[in-house]
Amino acid sequence: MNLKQTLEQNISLALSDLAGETACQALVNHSKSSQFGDYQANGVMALAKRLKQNPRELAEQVNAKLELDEFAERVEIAGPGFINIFISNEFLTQQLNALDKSQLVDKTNAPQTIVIDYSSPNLAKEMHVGHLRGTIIGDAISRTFEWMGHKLIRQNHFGDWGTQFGMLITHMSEQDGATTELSNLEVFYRAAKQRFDNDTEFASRARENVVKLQSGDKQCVQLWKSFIDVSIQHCQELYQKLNITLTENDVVPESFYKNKLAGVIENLDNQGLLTLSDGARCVFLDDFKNKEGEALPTIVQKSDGGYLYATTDLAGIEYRCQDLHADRVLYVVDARQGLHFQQIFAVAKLAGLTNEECSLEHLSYGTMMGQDGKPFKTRSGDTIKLIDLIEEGIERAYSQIEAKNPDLSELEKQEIAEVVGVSAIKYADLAKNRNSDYVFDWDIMLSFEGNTAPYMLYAYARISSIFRRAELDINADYKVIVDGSEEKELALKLLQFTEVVDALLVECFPNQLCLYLYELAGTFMSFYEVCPVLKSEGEIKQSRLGLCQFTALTLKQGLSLLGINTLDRM
RNA sequence: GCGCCUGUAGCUCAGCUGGAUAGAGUAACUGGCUUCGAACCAGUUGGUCGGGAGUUCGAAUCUCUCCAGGCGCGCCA
Repeated sequence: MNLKQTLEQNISLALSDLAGETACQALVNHSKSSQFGDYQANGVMALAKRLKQNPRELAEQVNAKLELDEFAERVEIAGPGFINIFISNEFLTQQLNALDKSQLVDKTNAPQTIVIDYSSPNLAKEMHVGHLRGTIIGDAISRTFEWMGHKLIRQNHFGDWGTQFGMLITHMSEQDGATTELSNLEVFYRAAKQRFDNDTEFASRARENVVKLQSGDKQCVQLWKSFIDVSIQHCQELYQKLNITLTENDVVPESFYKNKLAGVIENLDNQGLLTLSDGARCVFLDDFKNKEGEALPTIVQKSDGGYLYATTDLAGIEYRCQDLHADRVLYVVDARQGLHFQQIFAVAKLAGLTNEECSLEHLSYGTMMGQDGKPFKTRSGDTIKLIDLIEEGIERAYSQIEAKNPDLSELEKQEIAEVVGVSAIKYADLAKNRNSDYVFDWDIMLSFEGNTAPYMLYAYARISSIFRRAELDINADYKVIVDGSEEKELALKLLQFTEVVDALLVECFPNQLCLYLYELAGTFMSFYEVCPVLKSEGEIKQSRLGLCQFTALTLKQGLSLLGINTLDRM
């Protein structure tokens, strides 16, 4: 249990005691200003109102009951009835010295099985900036669950099964030496699409090939597989460049569910949930309305007998809940698919495809906009390739390093540029609340000033430099003695890491972790200005080294949860 | 038409279940490197939180309404 939760529990108990009620909430939070302490409890005012008591007096009574000596230097009642808690240096000292340097947080003692669906690129299409957000947000969330001790199952829902693949197979089989063209997937896809749109005979051959593919025709399947291999390889190269944890083993494509789809329909049919509407088989739910205000169907089988996205997703829910025994299934998908997920979650629950405890969650993220504030149009050829973005980031980082630190070797400069460039791109995205739409802007995404990953990498490099210069081991034990305002602030911040990580697993907003790390780095920078480390002596020096060490470890671990590597020098 | 999201400093964004004088970065200005890395630190300037009404001891946060923008709404994924 983290400090905030401990205080919440303690004060809530005291409130309940006084009120004779069971569920009183202390509402403990970080204080906005240091004059109001480190934590404040806001729950007294609401309780006083219910009990029709003077809030100030009630707060005094609560305070008299509280036993916070272990944590607090003092507790003050302020304003209409705030309880302000000033954490003691002794407590911070004791906690930091007791902290396990390899863990830094309290891991879960109730591990859950979490299935997370993210990235989801498409077969035979090059990844573009539109894929960036889901991929890096999903990856940060995955790393965090995993590190906290949950059983995390990544599923990359590769789009590999649909009518467009008939067109690709046909185009490929009719081209001499077409395999070489696979190296440029985008060109190949567009060429096939053009023929499909303009050549009716080609289009009908393509449709025939879809049927052949889906019925397992050997030649078609073989051609299709070659697409998959090339596409996956392309994605893996990008994942590696972006430091994304997804591997080929995490690919669970749409085609994985192809033999389960008929069973899903049969199941729904047996339960009497299907209605035939204009030849299509649908589930009608009263909660959803269409343009005319009538019930909106979730179409699960087309009038020609074909299956849809919704069908695959229903099969996916059943598989993840029943076979993988997920406690939570997280879908990191664009916000525009919100209604789709509401529908299939509702159908899945109605049809009993999910077990009672399984929570289905759409972790949506905002749409990417153009510079003009309007949606970034995906007209053919108009999207920015992910690989181009990454390379531009690395180039910009390189010229920064060249300017700031020209003495480094060429190899070092290149390695540093890759970390700085990639981390700047990832951080720019992760640091925003994922719900908001965001404007695609080279300068913002590749900025190295202020609230950016390089700022934190710089803080880390400075600390490394201290230990390197003094020839001290950054992993040794240094006894911390918290004393003085800068040191206290840093110590408290360090202990709050676990609070932030705990919160991240509830609602899955990585920007909360970004904000914390940014504040930690900032707090360290202030400490660094006023508290010389190597020039101090004795136990003060040991203590400051300890604070530096914990800051470095926390930054490294926190950034690693975001999928960002640290550098010893930059 | 219905539903979802967004509107906070010139710009880019935080602001957690309602809490104390609304916070950062950036830009502008000022000061700080013979002193552990200046990709830094300290400070100044900058906001009727889209408008209005309501609930409340207390509202950027909750409710209603209006305005502006974005997205979604039957056989694509």
